[in-house]
Amino acid sequence: MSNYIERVYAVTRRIPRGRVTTYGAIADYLALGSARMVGWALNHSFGTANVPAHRVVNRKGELTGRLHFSTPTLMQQLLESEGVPIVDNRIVDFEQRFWQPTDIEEVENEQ
DNA sequence: AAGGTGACAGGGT
DNA sequence: TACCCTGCCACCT
Repeated sequence: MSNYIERVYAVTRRIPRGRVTTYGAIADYLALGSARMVGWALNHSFGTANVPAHRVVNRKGELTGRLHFSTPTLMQQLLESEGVPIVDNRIVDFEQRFWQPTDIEEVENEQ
């Protein structure tokens, strides 16, 4: 497994429950690759590691990765179970839910 | 080996 | 607001 993929996973695992970030924000934080590569890396996360990939959306707050989950609605269900409301595949109040990798949380969140 | 394909993003219209 | 175009870069034909 490439080091790049591991680093994407590491950042994704730090996203707190109930918060989300974007492909571009992760790419910027790592200062490596592009947003497309982050999506590519997360695509390989399925069944590979304990990565809350459902907390990563595109810059508009849309659940563009939903079709890569085991069911088309799983990504939305996981987010809603964390208290993140979604309408039309889009996160409500996305700006408020947005989390930047540079915002270091005191409490580490598993999964 | 060259071209197509993405879980994308930013700027222009 | 929403669509379109371009840059992006590793992988797969």
